Amino acid sequence: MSSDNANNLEEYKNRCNICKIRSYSFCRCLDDDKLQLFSDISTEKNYQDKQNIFIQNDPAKHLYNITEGNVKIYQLLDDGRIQIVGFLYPGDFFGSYRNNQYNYSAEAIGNLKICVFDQKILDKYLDENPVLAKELLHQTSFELTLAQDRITVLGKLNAGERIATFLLNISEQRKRIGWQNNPISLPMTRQDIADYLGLTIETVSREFSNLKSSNIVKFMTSKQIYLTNPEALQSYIV
Amino acid sequence: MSSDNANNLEEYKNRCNICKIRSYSFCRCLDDDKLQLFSDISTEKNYQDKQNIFIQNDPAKHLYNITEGNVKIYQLLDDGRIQIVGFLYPGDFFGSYRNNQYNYSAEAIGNLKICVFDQKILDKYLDENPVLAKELLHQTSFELTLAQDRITVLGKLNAGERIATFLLNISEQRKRIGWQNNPISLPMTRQDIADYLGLTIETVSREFSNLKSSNIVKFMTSKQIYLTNPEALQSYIV
DNA sequence: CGCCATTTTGAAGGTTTTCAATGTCAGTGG
DNA sequence: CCACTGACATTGAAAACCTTCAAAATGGCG
Repeated sequence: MSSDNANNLEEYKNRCNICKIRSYSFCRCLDDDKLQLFSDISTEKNYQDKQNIFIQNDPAKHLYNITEGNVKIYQLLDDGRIQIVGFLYPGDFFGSYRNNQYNYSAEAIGNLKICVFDQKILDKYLDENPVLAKELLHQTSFELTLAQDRITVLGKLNAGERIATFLLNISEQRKRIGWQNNPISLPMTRQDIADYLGLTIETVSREFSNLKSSNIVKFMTSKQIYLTNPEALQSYIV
Repeated sequence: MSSDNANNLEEYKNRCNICKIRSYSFCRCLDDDKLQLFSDISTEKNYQDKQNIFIQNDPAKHLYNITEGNVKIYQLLDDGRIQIVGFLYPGDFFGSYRNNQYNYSAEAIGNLKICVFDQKILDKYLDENPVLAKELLHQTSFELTLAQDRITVLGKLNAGERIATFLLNISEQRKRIGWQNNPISLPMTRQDIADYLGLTIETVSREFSNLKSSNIVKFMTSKQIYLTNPEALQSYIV
């Protein structure tokens, strides 16, 4: 083995300790000695834009944690309609399943780096580390509250309100993981935003145009957007 | 203390052992000796129709488990719009919160019996019983997949499809807890169904009328409904 | 039986979708 | 260097679906 390979291996084994998103991720509850063991039960994997991580109804063998990049999780209907269930960011945990089948498909948006856990091994690990089980429970509970909020967004808000909520949520999310929250970047396409908000791409585009002409947002590029008047966005949501 | 009171107390202390919904509830993972201790950290409470259990944004001090009856959990917007996040059934666990505040309001539908847990005490109990923490994690994960499905319903399905999904889901839910799944009862009002599905009461009523005239469902009473042709319902959802 | 709440039905109106065309931008090749 | 291409985004007009407003019907309960 070359010294270069040895260095890489060393670095790989140490990756949890130097992980940038650890403090926003469920593994934050582990102290340093447990962390070493923990890194042994996961593997790091890279994906490229539009690559699938898994498909809805696949047997659910793994669980995932994002270390770099973004993921969209979505459900497909038989006739081709698509609903994006969520956009995921660094620190987010995904792979939820029902009856041992994934409940959605997952796809990389741009370059992606994730930690992969074997479901059975992680499950065994949880038995020995109730702290981690509790942390995962809290994280999942948190996800559940976000999903519930989205139910209200899709059930009751009109197009303008949905867009306003969407922009503010992204801003909040970035603040939560310590990134600048204005301007914000929209890594997903307009179609993705539409499929996320239960709207068509045309409606999304029109609403963005409205916000632009009301000087509430300003587009640096079509994916880089400055919230000129966040208060006005807030007031959209009643 | 009268012997009657003593008997009641005895019965009360033993209630987990004779609980009818234990096998569908998160406490199913405890064996008999642990169950005794477990019943000590919960209290049983009764509610009547339309009584609030808690209100959204209240400090989240308790967690709840339904033993008898139904609950609706809902979010209110400032302008009075309401979205029902979920209808809950015996065995369901609720009280999810974010930043120590309940994420929704909870209200009894009809007579209700629930187990109440102090959040801190339960949390301590989880440390000592990782099995229970894992069971709660699984239950919460399961809830999350249901919420995700609902996101797709509200984001992509039209009125007829939403109603069909709703009826089939109730039927499934009843099967899951071992009840007859046809005919099914709808304990909630039409308005509740509308607020659950992101529709108006008029649209719900019209869709029910359509199903009725297509001989797909038959109303014994307005809240007791027989699925004459479940396959036709299924085909609505594509 | 009659009252009141709930549900159903009808007609008009509005928001979002659909269909179609135009505009923008990054990458490619002449 | 710039025209060309194709993907993505924006804009316009017509249509569809659901809502809103209004009225009638049903049904539980005193």
